Amino acid sequence: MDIQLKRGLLDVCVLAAIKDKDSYGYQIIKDIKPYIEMSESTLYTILKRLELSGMLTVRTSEHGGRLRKYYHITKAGLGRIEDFKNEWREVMAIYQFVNKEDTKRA
Amino acid sequence: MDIQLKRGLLDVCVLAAIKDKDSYGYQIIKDIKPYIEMSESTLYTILKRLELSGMLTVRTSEHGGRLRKYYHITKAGLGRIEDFKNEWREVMAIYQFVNKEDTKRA
DNA sequence: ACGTAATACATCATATCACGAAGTATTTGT
DNA sequence: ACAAATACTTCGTGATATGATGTATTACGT
Repeated sequence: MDIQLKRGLLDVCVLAAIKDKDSYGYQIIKDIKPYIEMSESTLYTILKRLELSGMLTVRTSEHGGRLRKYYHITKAGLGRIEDFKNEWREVMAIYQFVNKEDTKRA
Repeated sequence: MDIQLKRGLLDVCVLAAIKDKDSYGYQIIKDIKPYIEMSESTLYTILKRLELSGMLTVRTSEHGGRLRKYYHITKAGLGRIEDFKNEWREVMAIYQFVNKEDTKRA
């Protein structure tokens, strides 16, 4: 997928991935993979950013000798998802504009 | 609208604005305005980029003593719009993923 | 026993890009 | 005469996705 198009979807995708259940980096990538491909460096950058902006909180926990950081969505994070949904109306209007049939040219 | 979300739409919006009829900067901004707000510096940057990547061609013409640069879409530019339409299926899948109902949390 | 893949997270440098600010110049409206 | 609209240009800045690289441990096949 076009990288510019991804930009507006990545943050909200990550939030959606932890919306119903706390999750951790590696799992998030796997859950999102069917919809959008994301490298590890991208995800951890995004998670850091979302933490700094208060969209989620982090809790470290050990699992089979390995460190895991579980991410939990906040009210602000849920709000961010709602904002996204509300903006979708505008996005669809733009899509209609781009998608409208040619009248003068082939 | 969220700036990141705009990123994937701006280029293709500009191409759509000149798809049926050659147009020029100031006019493009006005035509797109109902759908997406764009500053002049943004538009002219985009037009330059689209020209360099062969999505459109430029023709300078005088109009009432003022210089005008008319932009004409190329086959590659039309192809870019088609690519965008084809990617929309993936975008909608992502939207569904984000939009799915909560099961466990309020 | 050994090597490879998978799990798990982190950091850095780079390239792309939207945008505000500021500038140049003409025409139109009041 | 002055402001607003028309029309295009350049520059600096901040945001951000990503590949490359690194560190460690566990799981699995042979």
